[in-house]
Amino acid sequence: MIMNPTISEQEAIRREALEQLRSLGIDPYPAETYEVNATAKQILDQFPADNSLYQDVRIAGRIMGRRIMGNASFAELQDESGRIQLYFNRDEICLGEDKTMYNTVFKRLLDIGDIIGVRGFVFITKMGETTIHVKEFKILCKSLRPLPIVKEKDGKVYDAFTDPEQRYRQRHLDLIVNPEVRDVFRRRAKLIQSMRAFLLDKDYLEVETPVLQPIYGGAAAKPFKTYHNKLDTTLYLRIANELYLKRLIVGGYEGVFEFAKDFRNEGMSRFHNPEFTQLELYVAYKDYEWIMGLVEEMVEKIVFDLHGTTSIPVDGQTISFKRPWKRYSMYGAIEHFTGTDISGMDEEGIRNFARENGVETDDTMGRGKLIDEIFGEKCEPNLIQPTFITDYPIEMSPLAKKHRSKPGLVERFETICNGKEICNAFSELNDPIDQRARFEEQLELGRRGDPEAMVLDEDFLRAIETGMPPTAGLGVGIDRLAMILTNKRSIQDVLFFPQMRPEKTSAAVATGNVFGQTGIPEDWAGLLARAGYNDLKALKEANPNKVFNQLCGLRKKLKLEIPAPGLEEVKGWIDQIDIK
RNA sequence: GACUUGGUAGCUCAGCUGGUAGAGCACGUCCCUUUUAAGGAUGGGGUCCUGGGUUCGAGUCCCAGCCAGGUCACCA
Repeated sequence: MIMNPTISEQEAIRREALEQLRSLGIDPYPAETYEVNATAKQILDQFPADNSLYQDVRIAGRIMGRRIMGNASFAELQDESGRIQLYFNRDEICLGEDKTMYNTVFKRLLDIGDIIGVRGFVFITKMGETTIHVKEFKILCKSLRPLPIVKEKDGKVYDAFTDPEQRYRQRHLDLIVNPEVRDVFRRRAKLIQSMRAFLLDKDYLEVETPVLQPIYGGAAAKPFKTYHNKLDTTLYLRIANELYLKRLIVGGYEGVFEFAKDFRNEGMSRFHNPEFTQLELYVAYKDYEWIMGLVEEMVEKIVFDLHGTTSIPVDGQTISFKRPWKRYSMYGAIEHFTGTDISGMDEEGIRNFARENGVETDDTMGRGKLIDEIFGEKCEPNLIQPTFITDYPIEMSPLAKKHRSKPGLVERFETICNGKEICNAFSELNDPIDQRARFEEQLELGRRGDPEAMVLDEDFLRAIETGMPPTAGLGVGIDRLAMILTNKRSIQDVLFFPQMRPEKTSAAVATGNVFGQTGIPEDWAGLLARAGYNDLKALKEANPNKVFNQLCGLRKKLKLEIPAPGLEEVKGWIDQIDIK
């Protein structure tokens, strides 16, 4: 019998079990601490070597599988460290005549997905598997929803839970049944820890700066817009934190960094999530040459910390992070991959070159943007091994210092790896007059229609006018780096909760009581929700003939005993609905 | 945004030229004291993504939409 039309039979059975547990005096959600003295992994690692260990072990976790055979049973318990087998014997779980704890509680009221604590001793079965012989168990949490069942034998996985939509929307399930996913995020965490340790070791200060910014800046991107009621002003979610960190350098700190969530209101793809994490680092009295050395050293160390080697497999290729990395100037890279030196061409010349090479252009693009398009199209995808691209055109780098010797260029580099940008750095522009002029050029680009041109930040200029020491700045795309270091092809696989379109709200939100005051019989009120009418308004606007047909259809489908309503009766219900 | 593939039971998936919705696992019941992706027997479980259309009849064909994946575009 279906008690509630919106839950499945299996869920109904679990709710029934919940009530039965309570009626046996067992709290399915106990409050007190459950003391544990081992993990699955510790036992599996140490027990065969030393049989005296773990003779009074307490462990807790989720039941992932059960094999019940009469008076003896096996179950699989999963804790954070892994899985271990449990052995239950009826007469040891239940010492006296009352066999309820085994026959009823364990065999009938427990399910895959429930969380229990067990106490017992470790032994090895005839089949040779290290197992906990359970003397007592305690229910710590009853699970009301069935879990995807994934089975595995000799490395072969059966019924794998692989649908990306379900994995991302219900990440908890993904983490429970796909242990390698838990490892990916451990490695991501280790990457950040390793990077932080490296930077702290150099005595740089880890700081926090505003996410809500009155003027967005520090990058070329479209922002998310929000609104502060009390201030009656528009605020933007940051697209970068660069301009704030530089103010801290002005203030006298000589090395500051932040692991920053940034937000960009742009398209989504396997390389782009609307919110993403960047490390930004600023060090006074240094230049971009120096930062290149730091990036090589830092990334090489991180890769080694995670993998114990500097060469790792990525997308079917091997990438080596061993220093030194290859370096090209931007013009050099374009010449290398297209055979043409475009460094001397003017805007029109470059535009023509781009067209001839099949690179899309439009009239809002200035010289710098054109060069960047050519690079992105012709060079970037070919750069698999970590490579520094240096000396960018001035037009596309309004926050970078003019090159010390090459006119028209700035002291900037990006690190490209596996065909994607992972770092961006420059000798920071600290000439306030030049900085103001660059912002004004950006305003001009904006007037030409570039939606990503930067806006002029008067507060930032005021700080720079106070005087910022020569400074090197660096941004590292943490998600992109995590993809490479975990060998994942999409950013969604290195973010716990990637952005998804909202799921359509289902009829599940409605229950019979929505229609409780309307005189509609309770039996039918529940079915109205199932027919897709979630509120009185929806029902009021519906065609009574259609509602009538739907109810009769459901009655037949669900084999309900109640008599079918008449058409006039259904019309009556709808007529008397009064929407205020 | 364009193209393309998909959406069927809790999960993984079949379902032919349109004709009573299927399998394995999971779940229920019964039997079974050491099993290991799978013990035996048996039973229940469906808004075939949504809404229209064609048809005597639509999971299947047509149209529109929603959600997801892939490729491309966008993303300095």
